[in-house]
Amino acid sequence: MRIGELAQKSGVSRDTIRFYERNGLITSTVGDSETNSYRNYKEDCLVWLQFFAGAREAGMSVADLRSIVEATAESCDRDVARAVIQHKIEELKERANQIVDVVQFLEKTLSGPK
Amino acid sequence: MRIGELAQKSGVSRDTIRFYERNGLITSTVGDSETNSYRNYKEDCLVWLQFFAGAREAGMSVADLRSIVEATAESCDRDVARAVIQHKIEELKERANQIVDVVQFLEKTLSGPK
DNA sequence: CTAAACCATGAACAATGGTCTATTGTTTCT
DNA sequence: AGAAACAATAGACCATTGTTCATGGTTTAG
Repeated sequence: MRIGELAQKSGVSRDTIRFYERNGLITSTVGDSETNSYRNYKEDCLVWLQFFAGAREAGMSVADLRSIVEATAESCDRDVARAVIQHKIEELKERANQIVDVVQFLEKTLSGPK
Repeated sequence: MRIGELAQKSGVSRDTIRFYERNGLITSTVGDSETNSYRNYKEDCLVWLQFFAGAREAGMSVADLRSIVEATAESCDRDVARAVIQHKIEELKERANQIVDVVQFLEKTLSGPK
């Protein structure tokens, strides 16, 4: 599929998709047309992009995402991938705890000072 | 207390403290010394800074923090403050859910593709 | 056919959140 | 007294995460 369709389906803008691609989060191939150089995106780009959107909101950096993408690449050692992802999961869980703390502080602030 | 002590106690660097101050997250007064213009920070700056550190990690922006600080200011309407903070709490909880989703995706990735 | 919509590429621009440097003055330790 | 540590201020600098722009070509709908 082409970038426009991908953008529309994923809810990620063309520009951001290109940005992600420049940063190695997704890849595309140049189509086989003789007349244009439009790029072609596979289905799994869509899956990734949807994941990226949530992951960015959850606070993961582009670099984090790249490391996950790279880890899950075909070429990569399954155990390495497992370790990388497990590590990210731990980080995220810690972040979730952090949020709980912050919420508690805020709720205390609400009820606290008079 | 002076900025160095505050930095050391809060774990937030001097530069960052000054940055936060420039951005209205904390305030200080110029001490009453005749010879210097060292700034003076009160105890509650320390409390705030500790909160800021956690809140930033949890994904709140400096602007978010400022709105909370402003809302809790003496001058401010209690109900407005309540609303602002309640709103931030909702946002944080949603972020926490987002994290859960991302973790699920990652765990699925771990067990999923062989 | 032709205007509107789409695409590629590269570079510039922007906001956020700091961090570092330069300069100058103050305090404190020995 | 003199060195080391601390402080204030202003401005430069940096990475991250996009967005916008300029340019030029392609496709598609009417």
